[in-house]
Amino acid sequence: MTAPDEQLNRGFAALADPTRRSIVARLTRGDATVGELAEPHDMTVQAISKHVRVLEESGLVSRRREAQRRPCHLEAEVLDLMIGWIERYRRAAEERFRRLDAVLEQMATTENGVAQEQKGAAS
Amino acid sequence: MTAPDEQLNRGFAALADPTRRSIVARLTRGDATVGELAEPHDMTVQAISKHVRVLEESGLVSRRREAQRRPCHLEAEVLDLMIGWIERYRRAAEERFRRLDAVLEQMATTENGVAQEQKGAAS
DNA sequence: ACCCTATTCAACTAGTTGGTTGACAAACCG
DNA sequence: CGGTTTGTCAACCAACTAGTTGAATAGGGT
Repeated sequence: MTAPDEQLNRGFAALADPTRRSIVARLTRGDATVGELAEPHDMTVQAISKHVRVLEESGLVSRRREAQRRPCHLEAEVLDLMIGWIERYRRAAEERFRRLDAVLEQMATTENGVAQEQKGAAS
Repeated sequence: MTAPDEQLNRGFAALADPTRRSIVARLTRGDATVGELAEPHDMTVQAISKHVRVLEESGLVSRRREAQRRPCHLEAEVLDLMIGWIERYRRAAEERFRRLDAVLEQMATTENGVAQEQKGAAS
């Protein structure tokens, strides 16, 4: 079991490449072999094989054996982890704005506002 | 205005680095200068300045001038774009499973199932 | 004017990435 | 057995990354 921080490193890095994003998109329509994944990409099969490996190491795809084929399957788990991370901080930012708006509004009505920052920690 | 595909490239690449994720996390607690962002990281200010630049070029943070300081501000927009992308395909995968489950169930009850794949395109 | 603080620029380094070509391995098909 | 399909391994290359040190710029305080 890889540490979640490392999973985020690999997951985000994996999706930073448009070829790999397109592979993920393709896999939502069903499992596929390396050859099938390579077809629409003007690129050697070896290059696609490497991309698939990156996706596999990130946990975004898994593979089974099937004769000489090795079909790829999309795993939702790491996607969920990534959504979780982003949403946590996006939401926190929105929440902060909500509070800030409230403060500003109060300042406007009371005419003596001094805003303060709070301290904390997060990974 | 950068193309959304390029924004995804930069956005995901930006969040693939744990230092930058921690900077984003810090910024949800309020705007901060490069110096403030550098404090908790055992790393030179110059290195943090570079990370901030990457975040800025991805659109994840914006900056204003304030005397000789250049405070960083977290922007939610690209985060929303990234969530949108991930969720689209994660959801598609789940949907596919739901359909597959239905097919398998029908196969189990009718004892003569032959599953078929559908074709389509996505970026 | 002078210094201090905050930030960036420039040059360098070690390691990683994304692609190539060519050779190899594994499993099926006759 | 020999050939074909499917995929990987190895070596190489150009470009990029994440960090360093050292020098330069920009704005404010006194």
